[in-house]
Amino acid sequence: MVVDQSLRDLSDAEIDRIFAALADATRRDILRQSMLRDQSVSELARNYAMSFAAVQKHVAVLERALLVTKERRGREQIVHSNPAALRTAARLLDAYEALWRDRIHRIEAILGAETPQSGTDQGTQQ
Amino acid sequence: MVVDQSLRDLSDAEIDRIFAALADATRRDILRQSMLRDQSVSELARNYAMSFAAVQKHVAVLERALLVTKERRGREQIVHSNPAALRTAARLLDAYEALWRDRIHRIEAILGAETPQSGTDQGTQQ
DNA sequence: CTAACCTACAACCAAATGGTTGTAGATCAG
DNA sequence: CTGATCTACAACCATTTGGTTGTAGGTTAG
Repeated sequence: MVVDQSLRDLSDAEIDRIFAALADATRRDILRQSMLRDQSVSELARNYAMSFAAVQKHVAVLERALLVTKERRGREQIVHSNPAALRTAARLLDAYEALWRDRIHRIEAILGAETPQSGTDQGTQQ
Repeated sequence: MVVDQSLRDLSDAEIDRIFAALADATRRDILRQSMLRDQSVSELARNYAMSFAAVQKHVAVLERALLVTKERRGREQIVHSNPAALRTAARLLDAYEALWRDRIHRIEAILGAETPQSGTDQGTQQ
């Protein structure tokens, strides 16, 4: 399995940016909106009780995190979502979770090897 | 499928805390370390080129995000990872990604319905 | 052309973040 | 008991963040 292949080329700073971008409800909603349908920045901005400039900044944060891209169309800027980055983040979390599973399996393996039937194996771990 | 069942009880603020906690390389490493093996705070702190108090704060951030729990053992505080919270975050990202897939399918459905066999359907898409 | 619209960006501000040092309490070892 | 260790927490500081308003430039509509 090559699950972590796409993770290898992500620097710590890039991962920082992705999770930081996701750590805000407004930005998550903007991401959600742009997943459903490509929209201009001002179109997105109308959904929120804050200034256009504030939404513009949120989009910029998402853009630096590579979660969305912008494309000029006439006078407006269309926001496209980038599912690949999101998928990458999800896989990264899966990888962390896998560590836990490995640990459990490791412990089970030790217990299984040391005590095939009896239950006294003190002092053998670590 | 009840994939999002565990997501329903997560407030925006809680999700904020989870992603914010993950948006720091040191904290991700602490999480990783505690996934591999339960460790005391000072034991964890020895891995990083910063003060004990700084690491203590990072652990506190992870704790408020429910990504780890602490358990007193004598004079030390043992940090346990909480894979459930991590899994929840991963599923949340999957849910966002699913929006994208639904969108694609929706578009395909429209195109497919309008042109069952022929291939000339200009002007029908939004 | 003119007015309305969409965007970019700077300046500013309050609050949160990530680090430090210092102090103090609890627990363990000798 | 004494000293070393582990933790908690406060105070402080620099930087970042999330919001604002204001100004200006490019684009479309009438």
